[in-house]
Amino acid sequence: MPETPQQDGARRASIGARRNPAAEAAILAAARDLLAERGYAGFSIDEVARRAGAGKPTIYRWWPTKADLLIDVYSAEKAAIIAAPETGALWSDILDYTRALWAFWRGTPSGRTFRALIAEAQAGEAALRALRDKFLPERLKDLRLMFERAAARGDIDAAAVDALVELYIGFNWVRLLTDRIADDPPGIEAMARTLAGAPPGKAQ
Amino acid sequence: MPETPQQDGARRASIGARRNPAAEAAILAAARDLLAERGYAGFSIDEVARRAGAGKPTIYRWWPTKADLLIDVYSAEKAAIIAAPETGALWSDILDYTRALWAFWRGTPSGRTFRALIAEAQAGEAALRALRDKFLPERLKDLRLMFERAAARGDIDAAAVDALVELYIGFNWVRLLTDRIADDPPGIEAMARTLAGAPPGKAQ
Amino acid sequence: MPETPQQDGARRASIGARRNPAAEAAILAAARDLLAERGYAGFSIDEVARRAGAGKPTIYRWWPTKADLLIDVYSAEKAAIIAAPETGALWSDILDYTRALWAFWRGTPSGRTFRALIAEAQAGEAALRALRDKFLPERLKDLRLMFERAAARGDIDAAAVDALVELYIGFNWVRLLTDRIADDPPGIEAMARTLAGAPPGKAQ
Amino acid sequence: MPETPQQDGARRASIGARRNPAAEAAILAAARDLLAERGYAGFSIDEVARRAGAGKPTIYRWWPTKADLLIDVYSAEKAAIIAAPETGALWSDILDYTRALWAFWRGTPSGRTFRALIAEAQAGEAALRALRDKFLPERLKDLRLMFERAAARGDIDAAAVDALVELYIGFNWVRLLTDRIADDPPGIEAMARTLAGAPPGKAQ
DNA sequence: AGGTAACCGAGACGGTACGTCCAGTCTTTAG
DNA sequence: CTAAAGACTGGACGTACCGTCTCGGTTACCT
Repeated sequence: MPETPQQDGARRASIGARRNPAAEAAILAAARDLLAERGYAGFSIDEVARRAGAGKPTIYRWWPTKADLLIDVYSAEKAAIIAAPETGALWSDILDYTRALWAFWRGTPSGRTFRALIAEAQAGEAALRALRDKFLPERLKDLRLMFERAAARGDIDAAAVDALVELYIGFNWVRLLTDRIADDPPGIEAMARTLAGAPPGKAQ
Repeated sequence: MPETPQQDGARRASIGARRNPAAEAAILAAARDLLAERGYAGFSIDEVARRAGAGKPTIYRWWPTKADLLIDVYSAEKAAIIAAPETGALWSDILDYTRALWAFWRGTPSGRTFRALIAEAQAGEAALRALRDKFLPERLKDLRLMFERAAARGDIDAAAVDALVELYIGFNWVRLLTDRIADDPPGIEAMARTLAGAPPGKAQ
Repeated sequence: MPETPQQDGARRASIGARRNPAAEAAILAAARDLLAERGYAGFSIDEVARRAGAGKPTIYRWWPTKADLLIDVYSAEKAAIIAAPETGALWSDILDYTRALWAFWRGTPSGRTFRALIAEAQAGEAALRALRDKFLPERLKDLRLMFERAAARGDIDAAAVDALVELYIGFNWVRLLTDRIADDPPGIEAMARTLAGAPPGKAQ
Repeated sequence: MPETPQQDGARRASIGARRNPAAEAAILAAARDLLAERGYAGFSIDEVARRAGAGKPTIYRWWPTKADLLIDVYSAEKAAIIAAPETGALWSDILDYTRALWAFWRGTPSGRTFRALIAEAQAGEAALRALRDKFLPERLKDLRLMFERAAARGDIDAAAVDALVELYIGFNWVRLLTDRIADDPPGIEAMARTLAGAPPGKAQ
């Protein structure tokens, strides 16, 4: 993955009085790779600038806080993410979604990126606001769909949807933040059945 | 709370070839107060040393990583924490426990401390291990009690206990990490009833 | 003095394929005011451009180095400067000239400007050349007049004129560069009499 | 000259809660060499730190401003400087002293250093104060000796000493600041005779 | 009883990163 | 061709912390 697209020896100059997409791409790529290689501990604006062949002011101009940069890195990757699946049963929807999400977190720099974003939010107000007011609601909306569909089918109580979504998100956060998102079918399935109210032994 | 017990003008010398409890207390108190005042962002070993009137090596001697210090700060406060309540019904047990936990997080430096610990775990392997292998299991064991009691009563399926605990922990983490632990009876109650499998309208 | 003539809200566009006098005036005025307000330390092309409502390239086009700009700023003000006086005696000529020069340096941004120019000459070859080969000879020529007149009168040895001029310039530079050009009649008079070879007690 | 005494591969650690002479020496040497090589334009704290193998805070700890560092660099070299000579006549004293001074300025990094110090004084109050209140008086005292001796001999008027010293210093400054301190016997001699009041043709 | 080992505060050390400012160059858009 | 605008890389600024080290001093333990 680490294949930052720049450093062709030539210097990347301005393209006039507007944002240079090449610079933006180089910075995002450098940030992504750096996160992938060294995690949050090694993630510094200095190093991103160095790798991207960019000036620090260029970074600060477009991403005033680290959180802004992290969000963009995460979003750029999220394109690949799975839409809520539709297996017919909530518990297996959850199972599929979770495995896909964890695979995404493991297989791309995204897991590291999201962990970094949460960490950053514990230190800075800006990151916290971004996480709470922008990131989380978006994800919530996304997930609610899955649960509302189940409610429409009568699988779960419609009044419980909000709580279920938040519980589900929490489960994923704890796993990610404690670095336990290796593929874990038994753990995930138990969680999925519990959330869906499906008896544990009951086959799909 | 900020009443760091030191700075009497006199220098706190060694008491021989063993740990000086006064130094330890001063450092923990300084760390606690600093966290309370400035949060994770302002939490530095330099500042703790300054406030405690301690030398940095003294801190590093006993707490090699920030995480070690954070854990001790958190543990020192945890004395006050509530044992799992016993109301007779799981959903109200959860409700009580959660409100007590959040009050504890809000009313002491503990919330800040725990947030700091989680953030630290995203940057350092040591903190991660401490959080995952020492802190979390301990908490898990603590909480499992509450759910196992409910399973014994037949309120929930015994096979779901582990998942329920992890879901519940996740809910609390998300709330804490996004700074949404203000007293929130509706949100907590919905979560508690959902987890306990109790119909939303059902009175206590 | 700070009354930079621009910033009328309107944008100052090009006036075709030739230098825009309005832009030039605005830049010189901005440079002068900036020097007056913040001295050499605060004198940056960025800030001049900002104040003048000009683009940096516009400045660099016409004044390739800071020294060029400083020289123009100084020259623009120098119009007001006193021609060599004619009191009949060298020592009082010097006295008058010096007091006029220092008053000029104190009362306009010129003192700051000239100090900036000398400082700039210590860092850049261009400024050095400008100072040494353009500025200094011009001033020398100006001053030599005063001393040559005295030599013609027989007050001083004609062969000493060059040395006297350079000594006199040096005196002024040291005073300016160490910020000691407050009105100083005794100091100036002693210097003037010494240079002119006039006995100190001798009245005019 | 550039033979900075460090970089033996080993890291230069602290030697306890006190200033490390090795670090001080390395920093002064690096500063001196940098000045010699690149002059004031290339003189940055960053580069000094790099060359000295020192941390920037170590430099700022002991030399809060650039001027402080420049003064120390100049002073360290000044050991070699010539005491006021005693040839029996003022004009030849001046001649000797000047040639020795200029040779010193040319032959060591001192010329560059002093130019840098003067430049710095145009930008910062600290440097100005150091130059005006510490450096200049010291030099003045040094030089007054030479002129007072001449006054005692009756060569010059005792009342003119102060002015003569300041004129003489000014002459040297102008020459240094305009980079004209190449050996210049005619120019120096004319100045010396003029200051000393000796007829130009008179042999030694 | 004396020597020594480990502790204590203090603070300097080499470093890395921070976020900002400025230098000088470039390109676009408009006149 | 000119001007304005503002982006671009690059590098220096001065500060905050990091984790390590050495000092000088104190006290308890073990010969």
